[in-house]
Amino acid sequence: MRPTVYDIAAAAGVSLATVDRVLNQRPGVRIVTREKVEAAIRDIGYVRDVAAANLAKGRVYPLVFILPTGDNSFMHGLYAEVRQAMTRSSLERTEIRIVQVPAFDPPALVAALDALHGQDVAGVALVATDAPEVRAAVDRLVDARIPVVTLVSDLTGSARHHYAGVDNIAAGRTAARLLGRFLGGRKGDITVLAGSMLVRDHRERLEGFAALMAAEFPQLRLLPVLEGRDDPEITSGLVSEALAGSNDIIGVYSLGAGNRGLIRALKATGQGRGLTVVVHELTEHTRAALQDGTIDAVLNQDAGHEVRSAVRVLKATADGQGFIAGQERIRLDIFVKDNLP
Amino acid sequence: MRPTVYDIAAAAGVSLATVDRVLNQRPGVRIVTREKVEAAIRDIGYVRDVAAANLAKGRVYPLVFILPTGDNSFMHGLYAEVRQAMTRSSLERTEIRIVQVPAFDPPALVAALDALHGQDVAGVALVATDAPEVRAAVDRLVDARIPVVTLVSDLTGSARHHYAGVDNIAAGRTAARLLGRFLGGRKGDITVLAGSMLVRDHRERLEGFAALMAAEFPQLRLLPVLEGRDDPEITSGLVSEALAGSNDIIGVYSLGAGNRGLIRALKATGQGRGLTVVVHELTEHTRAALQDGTIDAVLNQDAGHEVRSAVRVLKATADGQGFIAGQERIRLDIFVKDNLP
DNA sequence: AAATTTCTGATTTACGTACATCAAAATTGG
DNA sequence: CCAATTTTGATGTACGTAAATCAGAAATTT
Repeated sequence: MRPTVYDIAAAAGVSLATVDRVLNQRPGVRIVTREKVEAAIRDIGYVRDVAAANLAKGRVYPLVFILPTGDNSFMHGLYAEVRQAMTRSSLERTEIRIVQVPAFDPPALVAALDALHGQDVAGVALVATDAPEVRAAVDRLVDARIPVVTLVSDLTGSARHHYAGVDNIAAGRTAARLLGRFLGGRKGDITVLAGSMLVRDHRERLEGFAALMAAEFPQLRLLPVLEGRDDPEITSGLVSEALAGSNDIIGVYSLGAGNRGLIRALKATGQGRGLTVVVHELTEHTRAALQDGTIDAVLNQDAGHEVRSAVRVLKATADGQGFIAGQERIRLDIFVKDNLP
Repeated sequence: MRPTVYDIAAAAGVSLATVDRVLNQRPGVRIVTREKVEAAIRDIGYVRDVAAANLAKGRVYPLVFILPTGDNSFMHGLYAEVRQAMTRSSLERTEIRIVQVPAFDPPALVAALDALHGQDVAGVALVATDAPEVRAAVDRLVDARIPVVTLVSDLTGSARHHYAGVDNIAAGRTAARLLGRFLGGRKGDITVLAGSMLVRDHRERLEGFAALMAAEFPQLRLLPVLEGRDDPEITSGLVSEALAGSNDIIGVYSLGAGNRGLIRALKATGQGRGLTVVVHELTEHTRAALQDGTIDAVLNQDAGHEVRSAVRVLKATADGQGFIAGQERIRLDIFVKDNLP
C-alpha cells in the first residue's frame, strides 16, 4: 500500500498538522522538526496523491493560450485543437482561455503577456514571435512563478519552461535530405517558398535546409526564397511565375503555409515536369496532393499533440511536478503517400 | 461549476442513494426512476469525476503485460518501457505484472491468457502471435469483460479493444516508397531480410513492401526473403553471403530485428557499393549506422508510446470510458540522418 | 385489505489531502 | 523564573464519489 500523510506523521513522530505544514510549506515549524519530517518522507518514499490533493483543493488550472491570428490551415487546425482541449476542460480541471494577437507583432504579444500579471493564471502557452521584448515579457511571467510553454515556435534564450513544438532546423535538414535523395543525383534548381522570414520557425527551417543542401547536394542550386506570406493567392502567383520563367527547376520546398496556392500552381504549370515537391503541414489540401502525386513528401507537426502536451506540461509545472520527457517531445512526422493516417 | 451527484439528485427529484444505484448499476431501482435519473444526468451534463471516484473506490488497476522472450534490441526496449511504467505504478494506480511467454508459441500464449481468468485483472496487454487459438483465447477474456489491447503486433478479427502499434502494411509500403525513390530509377535487385514469417507484423510489412514495389518500381526485383530469426549472427551470415553472391543488389530492406548483424555485414562486404538500406527499429546500432551513412532510413515504432498508450487505454476501458483516438494512434516514425531525436 | 416484496430515502463512513481553528506544549526573552 | 512568543497537537470540515445500512414508502401479490 502506498504511504499516506498518516504514515509520515507516525514515522516522524509528529502530528498530522505538522506534516501538513511541512508538505504545504506553511510557517510555524522549527527547522529541526521540518527536517525530521522531510527525512521521514524520503525514508518511507511518500509521494503526494495529486488526484486527492486537487480534489481537496478544488484546484482548477486557468490556462491561457496566446495564439496569432492567421487564415491558413495550420492555424485553423491549431485553434481547433485548443477548442477541443477546452471541451475536455471539466474532466481535466483546466479552464482554457484563448487570447488572440495579431501575427508577427511583438508589441501586441508583449502587451498580451504583460496583461496576465495579477490575473489568476496557472499557466501560459504562446506561439512566440522572436523578439527581445517578447523574451523579456516571458521572463517576467516566469519570474512571477507562472509556468510558460512556447508552442509551435520557440523562444530560445528565454526562461520558458518548455517548448511544445518540433526542431525546425532539423525539419529543414530533413526536407533537404528527402528532396536531395528523391532527386537521385539529378542536377538543377530548387525553389524555396516561405511564409515570411520574420518568423523564427521559417528562418530555422530555411537555415537547416540550405545548410544540408550546400553540404551534401552541391549539384542542386537554391533559387532566391519566395515569400508567399502564407497566402494561397500570393503563393500561387509566385510559383507560377517561377516555373514559367525557368525550365531548370526540378524541386520545390515549401516551408510555410499557404500550400493551397502552391498546389494550384503546380497542377497548372508544373504538370508533367517531374518536379519533386516537399512541403510542410498536413492539411486536406496537401493530403490530397500527396495522394495524387503532386507532392512527394509532407513534413508535419501534430497540432493536437502539441496542445495536449502544452496542457500536460503546464499542469505538471504548476504542481511543481516533473513530466515524462520522451512523451512530451514533439516528433517531426514525415508523410509519404503510403503512411497517411 | 461542474455538476455533482447532488445536482443529479436534485434535478431528478430522487435521493443520493438512488442516483448512486443508477450510476453504479446497482439493483433496486425501477425502470421509470432509473430513466428519470438518466435523463437528469444528460440534462445537466453530468460527468463522473474519475479521480474522486477512484479515490473513493480505492481502485487500483492490476494490469498484465504478456511479452514474448527475445534477445533483440527492440524487445529489450519494450521490456524497459514496461518496467518504466511499473515505476510510475503508484502514481497511476496501476499494478503491472509482466508474464513472459516463449516467442512464436501460440499454445503458450493461450495458456498464459487462459490463466488470467478468475484472477484480479483490470486489463491485459499482449504482443499477439497470430493464430486462431490465440484469437479465441483473447475473445474469451473480452467475454469475461476484461479489457484487452494488442501491443506491437495485432490480432485482427479478434475482439481486442484496441491495438497499440503501427500499421505494418503501411510501414512496408512506406519502406518500399523510400527505397524506390532513394534509388532514383536505378535498376537492380533488392534483398529483403525478415525475422520470421511466422509473425504477423513481419508478414504484413513484407506484404506492403512487395505490393508497392511491384506496382510502382518494376525496375527493382525482389530477391527471396532471408530469414534471420532476429538473430545478429544468422543475419550477418545471410547478408554477407547474398552480397558476395551478386553484384546486382542495390538495396536492402530489413523488416525485423537483429540489425546488428546486418550492419556488420554491410560494413564488411557492402562498403563502397552504394547500397541503399532501409531498416526497422531505432536502436543504438541502427542510430550509429544511420549517422555514418551505412543506413539511409530507419522506420520506427516508439515502444514507450506504445506501452503508455496501452496503459491509458486499458484504464479508460476498465472505467468504461472513451479515449482520444488521435492521441492513441501509434505513429510510424521515419528517421533519416537529420531528424534523429 | 393484509402481507409481502420491491424500491427509495436518509444517513454514515471512507478514500487522501488541504486548510482552518483552538488549545496545549515548548521555547525564547527579559 | 515568569510572561510572551513560537511551535506543535488535536480535531473538524471539505472536496466528489462509493458503498453500506436501515427505515420507510410504494408496488405487487395473495
